[in-house]
Amino acid sequence: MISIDPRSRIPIYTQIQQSVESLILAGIYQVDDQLPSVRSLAGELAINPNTIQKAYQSMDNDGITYSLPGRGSFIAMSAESLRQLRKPLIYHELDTTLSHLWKLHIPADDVCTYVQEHRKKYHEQGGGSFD
Amino acid sequence: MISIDPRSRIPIYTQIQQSVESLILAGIYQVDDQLPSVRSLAGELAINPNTIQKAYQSMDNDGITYSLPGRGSFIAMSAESLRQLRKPLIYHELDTTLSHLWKLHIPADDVCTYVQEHRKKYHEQGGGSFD
Amino acid sequence: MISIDPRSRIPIYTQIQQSVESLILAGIYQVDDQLPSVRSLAGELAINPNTIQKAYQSMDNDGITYSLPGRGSFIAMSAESLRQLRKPLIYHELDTTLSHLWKLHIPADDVCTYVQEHRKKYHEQGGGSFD
Amino acid sequence: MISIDPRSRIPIYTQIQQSVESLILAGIYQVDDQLPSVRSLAGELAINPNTIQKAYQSMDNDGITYSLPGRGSFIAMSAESLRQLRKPLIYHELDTTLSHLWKLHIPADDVCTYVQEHRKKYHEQGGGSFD
DNA sequence: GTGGTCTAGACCACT
DNA sequence: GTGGTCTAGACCACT
Repeated sequence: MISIDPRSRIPIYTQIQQSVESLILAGIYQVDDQLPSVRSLAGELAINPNTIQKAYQSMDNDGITYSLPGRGSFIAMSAESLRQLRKPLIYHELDTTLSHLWKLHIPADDVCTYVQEHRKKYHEQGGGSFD
Repeated sequence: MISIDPRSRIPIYTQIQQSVESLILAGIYQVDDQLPSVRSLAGELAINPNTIQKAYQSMDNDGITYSLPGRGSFIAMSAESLRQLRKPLIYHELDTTLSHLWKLHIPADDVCTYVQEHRKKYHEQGGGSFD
Repeated sequence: MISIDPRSRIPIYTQIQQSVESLILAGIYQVDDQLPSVRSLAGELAINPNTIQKAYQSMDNDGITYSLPGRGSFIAMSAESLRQLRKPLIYHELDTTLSHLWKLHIPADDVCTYVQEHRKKYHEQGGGSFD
Repeated sequence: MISIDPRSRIPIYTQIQQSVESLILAGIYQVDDQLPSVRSLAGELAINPNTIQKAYQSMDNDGITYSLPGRGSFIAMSAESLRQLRKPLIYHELDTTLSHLWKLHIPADDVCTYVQEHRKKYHEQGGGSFD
């Protein structure tokens, strides 16, 4: 279920983390669920085990997963906890984006309309299927 | 007037470009205005002239500036043209940000409210002073 | 009575050894008392028999238990002997911890006060119930 | 000034982090001071650049350092901030150590005496020379 | 020159 | 089998 796009300029280990986070937010991964082993996922995605290792350790650091040597890697955080963890970061991202919009003199009302339409399309395209 | 933050993770040549674009959008730089010379700006910002050179070449490539060998670099684009050039990019950035928000189950109405308040604060804090 | 925490980063065989040692120090296990069989404990804790085997062998090596092939494993050491065996190790641990405290400029008097209060709480919470 | 002990069982990248933290706490490294480059330190300590990279990234993650690609790695945290960051961890370590001591029936007064003497020796041996 | 990513492959302790 | 550490070496963007 974890997938990557080898063409993307986003580092592979980051893509893996994003993929796992999405699966947690979607309710597919639950607390204490076991992740694929470093080696099996490396084989599946056809990338080097070190890259998987780096991704798993990054998530361990963020408290999203925990790894027990000799036993495996597991989900540590619920969807709700992950939401609370990521909220400040995404609002900071929104701040940056809005500043760029204001600089281009785009009216706040236009942005609001765009936001509402974007939400509709996202919902229709199944992005909201786990709501 | 061109300024950079040496601590930022954004490449310095990108910061220079962003700074020049801001000055155009703010109406401070106008078409055919001359930019500081590579050497003088390098001295002023205490960075390598090669970095300035790279920033100016990047803007030349984007059609934002033009350089006349032996004479200097000049603004090529009006604020309005620059706005039209940057609009698609900023909307793409907005798309990415909104997708992140929907993934965290943040309601579109909350986002709209946040957008309106952000716009108010930005206007009050002088961000809108060049409108 | 032997218990482990499957989420802990401490190796399971080490946890088993620590658990047995605690039971000896608490006076629950006495010299020549029989330990649960490898298979029964493996079943009880839902872990691999090899892990139990490794824990028992480690304790045999330390002289804490002895194993009679075909008959089982038994306690070899009294609480008092175990105390004497472990004292140098725990003082070495204390040395390490104190060095860390001094590096952070924490005053020795603060540490002493903390030690006395920790001892009180430990006693009240039943940690000292086997004294 | 950064040094490691290749014989220690502590991972090299952890030793590097501990070494840098010590230098900050000792007042030798100050905010915005530049660390040796990944390659130069790797050459100096005769270890692989990847190991240095891992150490620096770990410190970046903890907010102790910051790295600017193409420019270098720098100290991000003052001695005082680092002290506040590490205090909870060292007190947790102390809790564990004290629990071990109580289990061995070592009196709190003995521990206090030991603490005071340890502090004296540490001070005399120059560990406290930066106080 | 600088840090960042990735591959290939070895070896370790633990299960 | 599992994750964790480390080496050796390549290539990238940025300075």
